Amino acid sequence: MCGRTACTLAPHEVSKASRYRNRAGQYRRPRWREGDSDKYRPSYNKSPQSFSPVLLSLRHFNKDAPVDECVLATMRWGLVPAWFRESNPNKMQYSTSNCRSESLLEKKSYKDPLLKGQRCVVLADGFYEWKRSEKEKQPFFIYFPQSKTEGAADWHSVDVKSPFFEKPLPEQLEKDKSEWKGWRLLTIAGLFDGWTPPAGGETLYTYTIITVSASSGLQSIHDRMPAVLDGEEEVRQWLDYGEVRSQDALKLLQPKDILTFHPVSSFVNNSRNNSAECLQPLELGSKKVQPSASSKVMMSWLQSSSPGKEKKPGATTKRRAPEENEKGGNLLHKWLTGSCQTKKPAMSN
DNA sequence: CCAGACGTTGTT
DNA sequence: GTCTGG
DNA sequence: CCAGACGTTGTT
DNA sequence: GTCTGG
Repeated sequence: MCGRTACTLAPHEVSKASRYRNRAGQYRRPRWREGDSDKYRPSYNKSPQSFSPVLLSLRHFNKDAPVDECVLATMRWGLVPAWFRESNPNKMQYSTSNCRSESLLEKKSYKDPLLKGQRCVVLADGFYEWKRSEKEKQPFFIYFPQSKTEGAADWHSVDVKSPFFEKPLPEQLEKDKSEWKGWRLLTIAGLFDGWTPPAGGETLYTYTIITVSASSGLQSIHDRMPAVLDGEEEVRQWLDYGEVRSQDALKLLQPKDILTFHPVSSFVNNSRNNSAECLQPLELGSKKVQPSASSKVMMSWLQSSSPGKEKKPGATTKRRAPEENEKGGNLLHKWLTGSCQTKKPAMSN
């Protein structure tokens, strides 16, 4: 299953990390839907009902836009169907944070969004999964294997006229020409819907994460996993509802053995906890769990960058939860490069 | 026809 | 046990 | 997903 | 809104 994620990049970094290709194969950097970059708050611990970045066809918001151009929006986790009649969306009593790929067409809440092409890609650093045993629940952080080298980029910035989309700043345009060298975001297949309160008001956009059987590599942790889209072409096909019909899009939802993982502290269990400790590889000195290959890779990220001089501790001692503070800065990357404290500061005051 | 559901997981 | 909130 | 509540009255 | 069950 998939009931917790991490998404720590700043909004502008999410944009850079979400480069996609259109039908012609041109690289594009998606812009944020107006106002949405402020609704998203980076967090090491995102639970259902929180807001996360999703990529979707620009056409959903702009009828004049090409269907193969994309935009970033901030949506709430847990699909609220358009027909929901209560005045408060929180009264939705059904569990719609996940949606089984096998029964998608049989479910009233999901069939309509699917047939309307309301497919989106949920973005995250990775997700958490709890392995249950008789005595305990051991959480793991699961993500794309990370590499440091990529090919050169061929940039064409999106230029679709719409009141929804602001023009990028000149300095930003310049930066956008460089390729994203940071964390490779996990691309998860989702469906979304828009819900408007019966009394009227702003439309609330919500999404569900589609699940499939766990791949062989993840079976030891859990029997279900989110449907992961592997690479630009799969992302394009999932989002291009003009070219790829629902039936064909469903074929993309397969277990794929392409993820890596490591155990993390049960610190992540409480969704109020929000710091790098949530995804830090757990030190398991016991014979019980050996450091996995992926854990070692992450550790090597940690060590490959020299710790350098420590900043004055006093400057960061009262660091607040990332979700509440900075909008800028690649939090995950900062942690990986050691500019954040690897251990969470004492919770108390 | 109308009434009522509309969802997943894990556990037993 | 089950539901709500995070 | 997990954690934590699960309730009312009257009084300050 | 749409589908299922009665």
